[in-house]
Formats: sequence, structure tokens, C-alpha cells
Amino acid sequence: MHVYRTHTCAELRKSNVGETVRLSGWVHRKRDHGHLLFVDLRDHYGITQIVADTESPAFKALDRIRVESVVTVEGQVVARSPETVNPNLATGEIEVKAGEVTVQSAASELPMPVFGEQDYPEEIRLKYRYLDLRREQVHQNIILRSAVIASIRRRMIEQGFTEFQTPILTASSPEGARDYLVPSRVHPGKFYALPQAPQMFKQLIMVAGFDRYFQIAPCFRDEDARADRSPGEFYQLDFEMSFVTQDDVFAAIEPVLSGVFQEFANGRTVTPAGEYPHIPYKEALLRYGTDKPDLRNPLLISDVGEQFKGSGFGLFAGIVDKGGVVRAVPAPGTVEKSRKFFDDMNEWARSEGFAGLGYATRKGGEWGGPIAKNHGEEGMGRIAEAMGLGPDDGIFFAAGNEVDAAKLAGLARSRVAEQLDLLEKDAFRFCWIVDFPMFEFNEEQQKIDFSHNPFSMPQGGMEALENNDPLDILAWQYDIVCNGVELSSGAIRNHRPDITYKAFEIAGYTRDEVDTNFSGMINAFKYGAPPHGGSAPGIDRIVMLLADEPNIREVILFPMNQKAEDLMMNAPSEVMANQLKELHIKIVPPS
RNA sequence: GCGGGUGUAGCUCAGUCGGUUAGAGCGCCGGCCUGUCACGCCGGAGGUCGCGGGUUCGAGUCCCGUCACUCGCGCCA
Repeated sequence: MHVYRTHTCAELRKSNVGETVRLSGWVHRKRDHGHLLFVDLRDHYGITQIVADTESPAFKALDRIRVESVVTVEGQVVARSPETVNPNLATGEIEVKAGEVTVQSAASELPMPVFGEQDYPEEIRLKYRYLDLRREQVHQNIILRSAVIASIRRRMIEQGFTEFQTPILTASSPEGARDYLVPSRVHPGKFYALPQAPQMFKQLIMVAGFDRYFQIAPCFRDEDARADRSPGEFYQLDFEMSFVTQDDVFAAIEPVLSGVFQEFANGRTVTPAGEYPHIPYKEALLRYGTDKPDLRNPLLISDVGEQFKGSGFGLFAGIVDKGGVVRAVPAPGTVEKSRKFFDDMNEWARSEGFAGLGYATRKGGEWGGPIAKNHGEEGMGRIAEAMGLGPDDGIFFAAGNEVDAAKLAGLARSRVAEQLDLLEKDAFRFCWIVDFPMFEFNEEQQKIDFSHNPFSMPQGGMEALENNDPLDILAWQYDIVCNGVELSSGAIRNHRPDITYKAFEIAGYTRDEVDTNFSGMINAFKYGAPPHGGSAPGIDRIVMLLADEPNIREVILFPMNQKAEDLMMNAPSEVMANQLKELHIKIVPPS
């Protein structure tokens, strides 16, 4: 008989009755009846009830030991009587009558219980993550993550992609997020950087002729955390393809994403491959008030500024006259809602730092509220008609400069849907946001900047760069969004040195500066580079969506806290003076 | 860096208008209990009310500061 176990804690059934077995696991729960003791023994696979009476040699040891201790129990599988069968357990038809028990590891009193679904402070959960990970939900999340990654890998290989590993110690680049730096011992004063993404490497892999690359790639960015953004490090499904158009990239990745989501959706609906809506960036900002729209939300924003020109409602008329906009969010069926509902929304908008959220109410077909009073029944009727509203629908108004009004309208769209419970349930709605602008105007520095990735191919190529207002030029750049979560951004890359130099020139960089900072890639492109493009969906966020978890820490084995500290390993930490000396590093304490 | 929230027993929380010795559940320790599966019953230990200062006859409670955690903003090509 195996020294630790003959079966797992999820395996035994009625058919095993009579067998002598050995199980090992954690003491999940104890129910002590004095002369009769029940122990729920738990391992990775499940739970089996152990029973011991005072006759059993195991009784004393099991009686004494605390929960979460690790024990090996040898005993006989016995059938439970019909009235004591536990239908909630896979092994609920049997129990193991304990013979001998070996305590492999006795547990001290726990800083946090493993049993139960109670919420605990992050600090304790992260410090004792190995206990936290024993709990069912997090344990299952991590299993899900593994299964999702395995599925992604299989599907990518089926699509003809090849997996490569790119360097972790690489060069710092001036673009993008803050780098994590690693000092060089051999080269005093020089540093490696951990990759923010294997961006240049994957493009060079294309130049090297490998055609279709992917990697479950660790990425490192020294930026502050969010609920959906782990500080420090995260994983992407990084991929790149040669000789492709934007549509080819979409066609390659949609089956992978939809396939993975369908595989783990548990009955939730998923946008099928080939049916992802393509929403131009500009339209996304107008209709959804964000470049990551949640398509489960049926509400659409309208631009109604024109309607207020010369209106009796001077505030909006004035805003429009000064070049501002008015955006309207439908509030369907709010004829039933009290004035308080609308006032609360306005209050909420103010708390978010906006000037306020206007509204118009409906009662018996009549318009209500200050905007309607001043704007008039007729004018309101035209707005409602333009928005396609019914007689019971109210309206929220976000007015101001275009950026702020779009943002407020977007937030209001989400909040209205949430409050009115309009969000489609049990669905994953994917879309592409396309046609991002290549450049944007930096108001602070009064200059033109790249708006996203400087290495994206401008739509129209060199000709577009030479003959158009830079701010009108679009890029072959696209985001994948699912349920309002940005899963990735990607692009058809700029593989032409001449177009690259020109694009950088527009953004105010000299040829020399481009050569210095991006020599690796620019040089490579001078020796025959295929047109190529790709993207990099975030693995952590995919798992977050599938696990229906609001926080990314729930799907990461050993996450850091919001301040990028590992409370369990005590990272970051101070190092020995001789380590610093070897690295030619001197600490300058913050003043 | 900035703003919101939270901080009371090992854990989850209650604590009224500022008023006697700060409570409950879980856990822990001891006792009882032979069919439980969130077992039950009896008893016990356990508190720098995050920390510091202030107001007051009196502060868990009010004020100021500070720290920790968290959510958001900034940041994230």
C-alpha cells in the first residue's frame, strides 16, 4: 500500500465499500460528538468524511489535532445509511472508518480560516496566501487559469502559431511605461530593463521569417495598480503574424478568443468568431462615451448639441456656442422613477468631479425638469424622436467640452444601465475598436504626439503622412474589448524605415533620435522586413472575466498588494551592502 | 502625488446623544455528548478600540495630525 494514499479525497464511491484504503489531506472540519468523531478530510480533489469512535486507535490523535493539520488516515470504506448520505459531497455515499492515523504536520492556530466563504482583509490574505489558496474559490480560479492557458496554447498552435521565449533581461526604452531596471555588474552604471512587452522581439521574429509567433509572455511595468491591473507584472497572449492585413489578424484571433470563452463560459453566451462588431474609435467615444464600450449595455448616447442652438435653455445653448457639446443618455422606463432618482444621478456626477448631469423626466407624456421647462415641449419632442425614445423614457444630459462631456455621458450610460438593471446577463460581448488616430495634439506642450503606438502603420502609408493634416490620419491600430474590459491593443506595424522616420518627424523626432533609440528594429527593417501585425490580449483579464471576479488578484497565484509589495515574501527588500557594491550602486535616501 | 472608504478580540462585525467593568458570532482552551456534515450544550481565556496629540469632569465615540489597507484619479507607447 502506498505510504501516503491509495485514493484521493474525491475518489471513493459505493463500489469501494469494504476496501481498506489510505487517504492523505488536510483536516477541513471536525465534528466532535464525544464518543464519535467526524473529520472532513480535504485534498486538492475533494472531501471525504472520516469517522472514528473511541474504539478506534485514530480517535485520540484526530481528537487532539487542529483543523488544517495534514494527516494520513488508513481505514475501511463503509456505506453510509440512507438517512446519513450527504448529497452535497461527491463521496457522500460512503465514509472511511479510521483505523490508523499519522499526523504528517500539525497546524498552529490559523490567522484566517480556510473553511467558509467569508471575506478577509487583503493584507491577511496576501501574507498567508498559501492558506488563502486552500480556499475553494481561489483554488478553483487558479485551476481555471491553468486550463485557460492550456486551451489558448492548444488553439494557437492549431492556428499555425509557433511559441517562442523572448529575453527577460533586455534594454530600457524611452517610450511607454516606467521600466523595471536591473543593474549590470559587469558594466558599471548600465542597466537592463525587464520587458514591458516583447514588442520589438516579436517584430524581429517576423523579420527573421518565422511567420506566426505567440507566447504566454510575462510583461513588467512599474505603474500603479488598479482593480483590473496588477502592479509590476502580468501575462499577455502575445502574438504576431507576417503578410497580414488587419482583417487577417482579426480572423486569426477571433476563433481563439471565442473558442476559449465558449469552452469555459458554462452556458454564458459568447460573441461568435467572425461576428465581432468593428467600432471606429470616434464612434465609440460618441455612442458609448469610452473607447472600451460594454456592449451588454443596450443604451446608446446621442449628440444633441445642435438641438439646443438658440434654445430657451441658455446654459446648453451657451456651451454649444462656445464649441462645446451636449450628449444625451436615454433613461428608458423612468416614468416610474421618483425625482430623487434623477437628483441622485446628478449628485453622483458632481461627486465624480463633473459640473453636473442634467435630466428631463417623463410623466403622462409630459416633460418635466428644468431643462424641459426652458427648452419647451416641442424641442424635447424633437430630441426624443432623434434618440428614438418612447413615451415613458427620460433623458440625462452631459454638456461641456467634448472630452469631458463624452466621458460623463459614458459613465452615466453605465450607471443608468446598472441602476435600471439593463445589462445583458450571462454574456461575453466582444468588439474591435478600430481606426485609432495616429497622432494627437498635446495641449500642454503645444505639439503633436503619437496617440498610441508609434510603430503602427498609418492608414494610407507614406502618402497619408505627406498629404494630410496629421490629426486626421488614422492608424492600423485596434483594441479588443469584452464587456467593457480592454483585453488588448494591437496594430499592423510600420515595417518601412522611410515611413517610420517620417512619422517620427511629424511627432518632432529627428532621424538621429530614432536611430539611437530604436536602432535594433530600424536596422532590422533595412534588410528585408515583411509587412506584419499582431496583438496581445491580457491573460489575467481573460481569466478575470471567465471567473467573474472583480479583482485581478483573485486570479493570480501570488499577487502583490496595491503598493507593489509581496507581503508573503517581503519583496521588495533591502539587500546586503556588498551586493550593492558589486553592482556599483549607491542608495540615495529620499529627502 | 491627489481624492473617497475602512481600521474595535486570532477572524467577521455591533457598540445609541460623549457617561458604570467595551459586546456578539466564528476560532482557541477546558468539560459533556455515538450519526454529524456550519453538529449541539456548559464554562473559560483573549482588547494599546491603528498610532500620536487635543477638547472634556469623562473619548471607541468629537477635533487635528499621522500610519496601514483598499477603491478611484494621475500614470499605464
